[in-house]
Amino acid sequence: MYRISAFAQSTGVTVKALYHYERNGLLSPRRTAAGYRRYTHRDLIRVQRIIALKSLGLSLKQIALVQRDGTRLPAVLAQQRQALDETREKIDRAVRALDAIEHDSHPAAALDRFVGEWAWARGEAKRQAMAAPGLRAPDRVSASKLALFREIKAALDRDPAGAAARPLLARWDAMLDQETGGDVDTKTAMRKAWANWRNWPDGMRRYVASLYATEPAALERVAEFIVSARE
Amino acid sequence: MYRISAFAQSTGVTVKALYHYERNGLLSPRRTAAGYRRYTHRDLIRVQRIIALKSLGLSLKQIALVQRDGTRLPAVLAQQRQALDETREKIDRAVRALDAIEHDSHPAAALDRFVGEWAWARGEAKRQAMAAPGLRAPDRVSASKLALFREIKAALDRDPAGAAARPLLARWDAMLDQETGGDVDTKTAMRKAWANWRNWPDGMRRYVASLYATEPAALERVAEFIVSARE
DNA sequence: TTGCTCCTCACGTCACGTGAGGTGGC
DNA sequence: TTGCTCCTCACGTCACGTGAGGTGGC
Repeated sequence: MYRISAFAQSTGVTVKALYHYERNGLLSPRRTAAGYRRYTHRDLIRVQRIIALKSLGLSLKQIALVQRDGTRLPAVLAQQRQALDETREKIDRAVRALDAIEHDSHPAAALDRFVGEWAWARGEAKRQAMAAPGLRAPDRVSASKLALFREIKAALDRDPAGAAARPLLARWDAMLDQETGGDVDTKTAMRKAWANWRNWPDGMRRYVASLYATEPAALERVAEFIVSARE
Repeated sequence: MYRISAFAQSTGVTVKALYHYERNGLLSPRRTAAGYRRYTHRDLIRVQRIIALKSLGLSLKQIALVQRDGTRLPAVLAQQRQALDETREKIDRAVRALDAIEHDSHPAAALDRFVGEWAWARGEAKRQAMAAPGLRAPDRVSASKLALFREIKAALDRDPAGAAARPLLARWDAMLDQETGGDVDTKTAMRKAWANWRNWPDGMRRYVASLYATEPAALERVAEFIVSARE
């Protein structure tokens, strides 16, 4: 039984953070008759988990979710894995740009060039996005989805039985979730489309394969794995 | 001369963001007699700079600073470069941890190990930070506990099956009782900690081994014996 | 004149930090 | 009894987003 200051000390978090976690339902220490908080060993375990999950970049809301329902953990972690990949890409781009500017003989001019390039790239992206009233299919899936596809493919190449690829399915599902913005109908439709891949016309197989920058045979192996894993 | 909606459209930022930049002194478009904003080409250049600098991770405050005083640019960029390096390290650590958890045959157990390692690492950092005035963890257990540990270890060396060491367990338990001053919660916690020794982070194994003036391998043999004898 | 655009508050988000003003515990 | 700890508001941070309620422009 710790009082709040001692507990804060031993966990290394601030008293204010403890109040905050409690407000958000992550902790519920006992109270003395006078309303003073008393923390136990169980609270300590909880706080250590909170801190560790925070270090992975989870929000308090996500932490509360997995605390209430442990089965959500894999999906949440898979989703976080993706988010981190995207953040890392952004940071890498920024670091490369900063290096280029810093090492240029005319940093100010280099920055101006970067500003111009960036504006151009944003404009291009916008144009692509609305090339033909929003209804055109993209030429390629998103970079993160492409990367995940390749991971699954590589895992299947190593281990055709699928054991190595199986852990990646959660990320695939999380990707679907994110892509559809949580819209259930859209998600169901996409799943059905994949489940039906064996009936796709050849032209569609080639097209979808091109979206994933691969050949139809590889696409089919991955599709077969994903679909049969769900059956 | 653009009005705000057209300007927002052509720069790709929202109207609300334009208001926000203005409140923070980053933009100051002209106004019509009725108070309507009118944006010029100079504003467009400014906004492109703002967006590009934001993509490097600068805050609006930093952007305002370099806008007012261009000589600050190199220092701000250098500082940002450092901040990004640190952020990237954190992300890399998180990604590695997530991968390890995901690819483990027991993800839940892997997460528990990570939580333990993280708590341990934080504790170590704290200890290092205040390595000074008497607050450090002890370097050695009490002489009587050390002696008992050696007795158990010697008995196990003679008879790895544990028959010779078994009678010493009662003394080990009595020692625990005495150490915790009879506090039940603390005793339970200590027992659990030992029961969980297989999940201890490497750093903790080395540390505890040093408390008993032995090497990790010997500590593990004794711990294994104590725990399995209770199961 | 009718919509539509634009205006300015004001409050919400996220994970806390920073006081303020008051009360219990040793 | 005196400090010290703890309590609960309430507001600030950051970069906007989301309305609300009102007015100008075409």
